[in-house]
Amino acid sequence: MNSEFIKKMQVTCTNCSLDEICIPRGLSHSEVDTVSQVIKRKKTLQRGDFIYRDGDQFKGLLAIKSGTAKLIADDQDGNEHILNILLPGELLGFDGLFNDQHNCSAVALETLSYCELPADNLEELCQQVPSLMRELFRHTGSKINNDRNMIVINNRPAEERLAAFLIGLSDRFSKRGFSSSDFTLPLTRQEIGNHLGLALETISRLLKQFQTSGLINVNNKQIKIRDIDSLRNIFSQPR
Amino acid sequence: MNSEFIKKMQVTCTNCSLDEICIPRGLSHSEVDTVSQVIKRKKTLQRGDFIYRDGDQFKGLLAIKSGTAKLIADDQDGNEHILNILLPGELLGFDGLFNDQHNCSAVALETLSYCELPADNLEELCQQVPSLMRELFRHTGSKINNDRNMIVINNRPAEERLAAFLIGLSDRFSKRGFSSSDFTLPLTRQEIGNHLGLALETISRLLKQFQTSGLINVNNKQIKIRDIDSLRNIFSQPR
DNA sequence: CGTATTATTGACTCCATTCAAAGATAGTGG
DNA sequence: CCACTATCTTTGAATGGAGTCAATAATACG
Repeated sequence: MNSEFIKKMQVTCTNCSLDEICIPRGLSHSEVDTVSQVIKRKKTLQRGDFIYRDGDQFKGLLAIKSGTAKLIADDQDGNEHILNILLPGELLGFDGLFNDQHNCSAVALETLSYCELPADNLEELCQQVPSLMRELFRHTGSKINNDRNMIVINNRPAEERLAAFLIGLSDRFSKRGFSSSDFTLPLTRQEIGNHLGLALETISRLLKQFQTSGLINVNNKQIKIRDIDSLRNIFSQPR
Repeated sequence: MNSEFIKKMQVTCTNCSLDEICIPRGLSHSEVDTVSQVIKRKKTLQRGDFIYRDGDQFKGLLAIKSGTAKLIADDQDGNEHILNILLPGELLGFDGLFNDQHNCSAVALETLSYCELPADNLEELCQQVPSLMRELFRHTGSKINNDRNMIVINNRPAEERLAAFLIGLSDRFSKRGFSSSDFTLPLTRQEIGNHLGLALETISRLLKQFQTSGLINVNNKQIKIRDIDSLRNIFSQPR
């Protein structure tokens, strides 16, 4: 994206509605301005479009403005594994930090717009805006903690995994100002199963079971959480 | 590389035998000197000692000089899950980057010595030594990639998990200058099982099976890899 | 040397997968 | 707008991989 496009859009970090949850959180007004000048607004993508592909050169860290995405790792035999899903306001691209080459792929799950904090400016920018460095470390730390939480969750029984997944979505939607009780699953049963290491039939059966127990209402991809405390209890009970 | 510096009495990053694999990799001589001045050499710990505990204040990033350690997450019901093991020359502590508070515990698996890059100097130090920032981002990126690899591996059959674990150890030992074919498992069967999400009996049975197939020799914790290619093939075969 | 921890091995059980088939939903073009 | 098709979801029945239980053996340790 070129600079005239940026001027045309008139969207900057300063007036972006995500400014509280994206990178600039924790930065002063003038610091946000500085960062905003190098942030690139990228074009909108459609469902199924790749944001980046495994092996692509790392060009920068990305922030989702609207829409959702999935991170997928391609394993040896060509199957793909959904590592994570990304909601509006969340950051991605950290898998490129190690060797300037992406280590997994990112795919839009629906119409999606995003911003980029270019990698080539990163060092100088952090020199100019020291607290940006701190924020970036915070975000990398957060990603590490999330991934490790996923490792722990993935070794628990199917029921707990799905409950944790739903609770996680609820919390994250809530943090972004969406309803914590009513939301649309951005993934198919197949994809949820893939993400949680379960068969799609298991997801279907468990959603039904959760509904029967009065924990949630399910209508295809539409979820209504009816008893969030009991749902939370599912994975905080001793086995 | 730095052989002319190995005359100093004190152990510094400049003459540390780990200088190729620890933080200073990628820094110039003078930069390593600068970093070396703030690095703290910590006292030696014994098996079972905590390096840090879940919830502890984050004091800095740590590099293991000798010995091995495990990272453990305490889940809701008091069970612990071994997230990773750390070999000499490897870094830990990144789980404290998010909110200046450790998100898991680190425990010595044997007599262990380590260094600390203090957190309170980090911002200024990165201002003075810009390439340190790049190196730190590289390391955080590496941790993220490793954890995600773990997520993918953990959803595969038991045989593949254990093969991947052994190959991973072999590669990492090799990178540190140890034998890639002969090494001692730093974990009990119980701990390996915990780490891989398998029962300890399954580990025992699979090690036996690998030995019977001529892939490895097992003598309690002593492992000899006899056919590393076939071992690698176990998890690069289509299912 | 005796005790505690760790490892092996077998038999049985169970959670989740796989296979299979029918039903629902969304998207497309005539 | 409806019919047609592809995709997604539900549900049941059978299978199997890994867990659990249990008992013995080996190793480490004070």
